[in-house]
Amino acid sequence: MQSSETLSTQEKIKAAAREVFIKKGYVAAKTRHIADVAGINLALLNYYFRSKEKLFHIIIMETLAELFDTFEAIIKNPETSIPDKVRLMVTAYLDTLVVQPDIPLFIINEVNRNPKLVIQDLKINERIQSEHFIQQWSVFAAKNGIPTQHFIHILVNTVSMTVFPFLAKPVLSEVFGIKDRDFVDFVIQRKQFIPTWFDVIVQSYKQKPL
Amino acid sequence: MQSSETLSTQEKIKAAAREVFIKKGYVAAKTRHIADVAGINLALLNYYFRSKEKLFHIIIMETLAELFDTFEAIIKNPETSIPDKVRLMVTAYLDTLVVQPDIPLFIINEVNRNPKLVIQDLKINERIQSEHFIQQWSVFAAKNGIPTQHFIHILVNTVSMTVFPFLAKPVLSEVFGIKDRDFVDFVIQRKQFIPTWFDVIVQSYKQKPL
DNA sequence: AAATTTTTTAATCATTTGTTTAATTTTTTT
DNA sequence: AAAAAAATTAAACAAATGATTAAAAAATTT
Repeated sequence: MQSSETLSTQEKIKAAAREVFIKKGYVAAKTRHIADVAGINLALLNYYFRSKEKLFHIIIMETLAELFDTFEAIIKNPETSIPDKVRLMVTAYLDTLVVQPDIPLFIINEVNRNPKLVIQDLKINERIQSEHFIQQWSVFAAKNGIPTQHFIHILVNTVSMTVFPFLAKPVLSEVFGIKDRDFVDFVIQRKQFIPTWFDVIVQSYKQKPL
Repeated sequence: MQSSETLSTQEKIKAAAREVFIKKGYVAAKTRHIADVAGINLALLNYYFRSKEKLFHIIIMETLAELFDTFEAIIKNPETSIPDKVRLMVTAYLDTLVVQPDIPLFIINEVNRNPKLVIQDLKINERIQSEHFIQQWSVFAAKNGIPTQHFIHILVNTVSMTVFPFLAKPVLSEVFGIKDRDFVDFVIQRKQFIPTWFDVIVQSYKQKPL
C-alpha cells in the first residue's frame, strides 16, 4: 500500500491523464502537459502506456465504468421502488458531479467523437437491461397510466435535469451571476427538487393523460 | 445578388468554416480541412480572415446571435403569456436543432473553453433582461405560488429537457437503438410534451408547495 | 491597351506534438 | 559485488498545422 505522496510512476501518469483529459478533452489534451502535471519525463508516458490513444482509452473506460457501476447497482436493487431509485440516482450523480463537474462534458464529447466506444468495449446494453428493472417499470407505468413509449421521455427528462446544469455552468455563472459557491447550493437544492418533479410528471398521467 | 452556386470566396470560406467548426469544435477543426470543404486555396483563408482564431470568432458570434435573436424576440413579445412563451421557445429551438443537431455541443464546448466570450462580445445580459419579461414572470410566479428563487430552476429544467437530448444523441442511438429517423420523431413529440411538463411543474406549486 | 489593384496559387516556414532512440541511472537478481 | 533487468532521461524525428511569402493570374481602373 502506497501513501498519496509515493504513487508509482504509472499511477502518477494515470492521475495526471485523468485530470488533463477530463478538463481539456482528448484533442486539446497534450502529452507534454500530462507529463508536466504528473511530474515525469515525457518518454515515460509512452514507456508505460504505448500511446496517448491507449492511455486515453484506459481513462475514459474507467470513468464510464464508475458511472455505470453506480447506475447498475441502483436499478438492480430489488428492495427499492421506482421513485426510490430515481431519488438514489439523482443524489448519487449530483454528489459525484459536484466534486467532478467536468465529467459530463468530457463524457458527452468523447461519446460523440466515437459513439461505437460505448457499446463495443463496455457492454452497456447487457448491464442496463435488468429484468427486474424492466418488470418493475412496467408495473409502475401501468399503475400510473403511463404509455410504454414514454419511458424514454421520462428517463431523458430526469437525466437532463440532473446533468445539464453542469454543461451550462459557465452560462449560469456569466449570465445569471451564479458563482462557484452558489452553484453548489443550486445543485444541492436540485437533489430534492428533481425527484419531486419526477413524481409530479408521473402523477400528471393519472390526472389527465397527455 | 449571387446564386447559391456562385458564392464569393469569402462566403464559401465562411460556409465551410461554419460546417467544420460546428461539427468538430475549434481545436479539432483544421484550416486545411476548412479550405478543402470550401474548395479554395489554404492561403485564402488567412488572406480574407487573418487567422483561424478570427474566423472562428466570426462564426461563433453569428451562431450565438441567431440563437439569441430568437430568444429575445420571444421573451419581449408583450402579446404572449408565460406558457405561450415557453411553447414558442421550445418549438423554435427544437425546429432549429432538428436540422442543426450539432449546435448545442458546439456552443457548450466553446462557452466552456472561453466563458468570457459570451458576456463580453455579445452583450447578453442587456438583451436578456427585459423589463416586460421580469414583470410578467413575477406576476405569473405570484399567481402560482412559485418562490422567486425557483425561476432559475424552472428555466434550467425547460432548457435542459429541450437541449440535452441533442447532446445525448449517440447514447440514445447506441444504447436505446434510436436511429436518426426515430430521433426526429422523438424530438417532435417533445415539442408538445415539454410545454406540458412545464405546466405540470408550475401547477404542482399551487397544489402542494415544495 | 497599359497600368494598377485584387485575387489566387504553390512553396515554404516555424512551431507544435506524438513518438522513438540511445544512453544513463536505479533497482533487482544472481 | 557482478550481472541483468527495469526505470528514467535528454535528444531527436516525423508528421501535422497555422501562417507567410513571392510569384502568377484575373479583374479593375486609367
